[in-house]
Amino acid sequence: MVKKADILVRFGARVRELRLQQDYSQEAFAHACELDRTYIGGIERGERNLALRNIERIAEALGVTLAELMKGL
Amino acid sequence: MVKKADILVRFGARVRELRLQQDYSQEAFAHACELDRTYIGGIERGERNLALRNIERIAEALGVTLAELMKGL
DNA sequence: GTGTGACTTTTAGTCCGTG
DNA sequence: CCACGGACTAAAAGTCACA
Repeated sequence: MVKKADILVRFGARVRELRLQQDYSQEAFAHACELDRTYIGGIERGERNLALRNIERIAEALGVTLAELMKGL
Repeated sequence: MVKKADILVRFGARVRELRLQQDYSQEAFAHACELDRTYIGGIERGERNLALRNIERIAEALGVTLAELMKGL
C-alpha cells in the first residue's frame, strides 16, 4: 500500500488549508458555498469525488481561481 | 446579454483547445483517457458536469497539470 | 470523425442524526 | 466545531444507435 495521496485526498487537504487561512468553520464555509456541512467535511477528508460545478462554488467561496485552487495537485 | 459562458462550456472549450493542439481526434483522445468517445464529445460541448477523478484523467491524457488545465477558467 | 437523444447503473449530494 | 453514519433523491457515469 504505497500509493496513498490520491487526488481526492490532496484536493480535500487543499480546501482545508485555504478554508483555515480564512478562519472559516466548516459550517460557515458550507453556507458560503451553499453546500451541506457534512458534504464539506467529506470533501476535506478525501471521501468525495465532487463535480466541476461544486469545485467552482468552492473556489468562489474561497476567493480563488480554479487554477489557484488546483495549484500543486 | 452579458452573461459569461458557464463553467462547463468554458471547461469543454479548454479541453478541446488542448486536445487539438496535440492533434488528437476525440476518438483517440477518449481512448487515451479510457473514457467513451461520446462522453468526451459531451464534455467538450459543455453538457457534462464531470467530477474530479475524470477531470484528472483528462489532465493526465493531455499531459498537463490540473492547474494548467484550469488556467483561465 | 463528431453530434445527439435516450437510456441504465452508479455515485454525487442532502438531510436527519450521533459522540 | 468536527467526524462519521443511515437513508434518501438528484445527478453523473457510462453506453448505444443513428444522423
